[in-house]
Amino acid sequence: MGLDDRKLAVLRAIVEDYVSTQEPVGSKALVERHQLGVSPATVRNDMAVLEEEGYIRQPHTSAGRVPTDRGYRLFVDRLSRVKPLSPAERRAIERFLVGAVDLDDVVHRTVRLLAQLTRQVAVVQYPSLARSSVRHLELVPISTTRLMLVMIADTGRVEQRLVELPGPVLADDVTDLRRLINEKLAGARLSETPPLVQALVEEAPTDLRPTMTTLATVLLETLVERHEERIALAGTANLTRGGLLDFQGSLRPILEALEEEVVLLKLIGETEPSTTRVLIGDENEFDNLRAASVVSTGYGPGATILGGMGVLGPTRMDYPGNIATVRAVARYVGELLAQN
Amino acid sequence: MGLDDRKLAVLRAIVEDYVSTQEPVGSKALVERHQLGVSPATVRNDMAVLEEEGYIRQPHTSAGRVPTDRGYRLFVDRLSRVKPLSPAERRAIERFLVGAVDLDDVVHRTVRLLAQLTRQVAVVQYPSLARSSVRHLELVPISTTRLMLVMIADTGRVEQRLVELPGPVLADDVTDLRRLINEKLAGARLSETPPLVQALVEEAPTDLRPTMTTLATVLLETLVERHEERIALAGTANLTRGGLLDFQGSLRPILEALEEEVVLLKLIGETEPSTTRVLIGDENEFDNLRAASVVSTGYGPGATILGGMGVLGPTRMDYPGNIATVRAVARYVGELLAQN
DNA sequence: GACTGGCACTCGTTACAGTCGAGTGCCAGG
DNA sequence: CCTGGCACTCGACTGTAACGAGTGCCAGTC
Repeated sequence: MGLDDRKLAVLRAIVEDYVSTQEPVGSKALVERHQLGVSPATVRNDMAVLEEEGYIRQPHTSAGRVPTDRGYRLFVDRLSRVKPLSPAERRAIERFLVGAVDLDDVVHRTVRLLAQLTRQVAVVQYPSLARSSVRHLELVPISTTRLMLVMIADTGRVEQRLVELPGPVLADDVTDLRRLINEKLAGARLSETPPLVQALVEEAPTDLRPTMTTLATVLLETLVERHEERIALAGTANLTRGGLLDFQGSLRPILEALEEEVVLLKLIGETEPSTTRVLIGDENEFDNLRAASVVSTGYGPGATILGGMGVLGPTRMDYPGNIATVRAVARYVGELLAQN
Repeated sequence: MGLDDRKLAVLRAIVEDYVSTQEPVGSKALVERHQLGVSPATVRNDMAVLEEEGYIRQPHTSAGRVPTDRGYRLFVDRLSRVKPLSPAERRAIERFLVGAVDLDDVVHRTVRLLAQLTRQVAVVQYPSLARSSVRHLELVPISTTRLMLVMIADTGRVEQRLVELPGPVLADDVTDLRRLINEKLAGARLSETPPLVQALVEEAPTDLRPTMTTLATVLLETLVERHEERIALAGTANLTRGGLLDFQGSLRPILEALEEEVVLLKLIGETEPSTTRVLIGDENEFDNLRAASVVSTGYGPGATILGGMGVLGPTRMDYPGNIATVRAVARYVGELLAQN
């Protein structure tokens, strides 16, 4: 396809103007605001080509041009220049995250920070259990036939679960069980626990066998099967910025999608290490989000990825800015986690 | 004020019709749909009085009448008949809540259930720590100078916190600390802990004194001061039902309010035992929510109130239905908690 | 060959006038 | 006290016209 440098410059100018003004941009306004060095007529010819190639389109015959999803894609891939964060923003990130007292706190602060900086909806996944290790498993007697099982992961995440035992157990038994379980599981990656749990049951002393079997079931459920992912969300009010123009007038599908953990996880949770993923409009697999874009990345200490985070907004968003912000926040949170 | 029975019946009819049709209701339509036994002209006279008293108003001169906040208030206080839940709804409640495995699960299921049944935004407060007792405090060594403090409340709520110690401690010391702390605090109501924590420090053996002091600080922070309340939210997509007519076209203020935990707590957290509170429009203390109504109630095992739950929607909502649903769900959750 | 100025054309937006009808307030009579 | 009748109000809708931003195309220029 014959897209010379000037045509690309025109596309870039259109995207930038449209993102900031939210109005279809015409040839005249374009040459006035950017130093393209050519006349409106020439720009019009370029626009005709860009439209033919599917990068921009006209909402109405007598209106200016608007980028298509494909246009944004080209812009993101080849035209946008990295936008370094302002010192003020860097300071905001530090100030906001310093002083977090536990993992919950870190995640909540992060998601609010992202929402505030990007003025979009922010999503942060808790460190995935699948990629964590067991630091400690605690058994707390609640009654003679009930235990509270508390699992502490190396990421600081804590999961708990009430266990109904088949019969009463003594305090000493609980101590034994606790020791056996920790000897076997402490330090193991969660994804590797199933065979270990199996071994626990087999190696348990006969009198503890039934109790251990019950515990094993719950352990497997808690560690592997059940709701292993958690998510924090913030900034939904930002969806209403830009009036009703974005999202073609209805927030409904977006809000519905945001209530589905599964959807959010797919959006931000499957990022490869150290890359930033951008999903634009209908590149998204969910129909509800065909009018939205997502910028996401993974985070974690060093090169390990423990979870994802990102922002969601209208396709008409400031991609370079949001990409830079998401990256910076993710890196900072990674460093923070590495300290623990 | 001279509101005879018929005028009240007219008001009730107006509220019911407006809630279901979402359109201003006129005198003619009213007599057609309700057996009032009088002519439209008479109804018009009644309406004039109701308007004068501030219970209804006309959006435009040539339009029908719409209830005011004051009108809804009168309706809720004196005119609405209790709407018993349908068997289907009762079954839905049971089916939805049965099988919850821990507190998190109960709360999440509850909030989703409420949102689904009322088709409004649902809010559920986690059992308040202030009103809970300590069941057990666990200390888990992370490194020689770091402990994870885990607090398990009798409601099943679990809070954790990382503690940096002033110096290294031995495993035996940790055992001692754990025993001392639990001897003193287990079973105590959280609101009564501060003096007990103080005593812990004073009575600690000299060699454990510095460590205990650090722990005490964190304990007080975790148990009493910090973020002691948690909240779950669901059904925000329901805000978009009824097009843009409710909330005068902008969801913004509502969404903003919903992001503030403090606001939500004020809305649903201050309910007196066993009553259902209804806040209508500007009765609400938050400007952002002057177009919304809230139906809330407390819940807990037996007569104790551990937290609040409720729904939020447009002032034009089905008050009797929502009140009945919120009550039923709260009662059911209370019973569920009593079993633990 | 690439760019430019000019021009006719399209079509959404806005303004204005006119009609329609739902709903009202008021009044005289039962 | 209720009712039927009637004049009135005013928002919603329709049709027409003027406007203007923006376009595509073409002939002319460098």
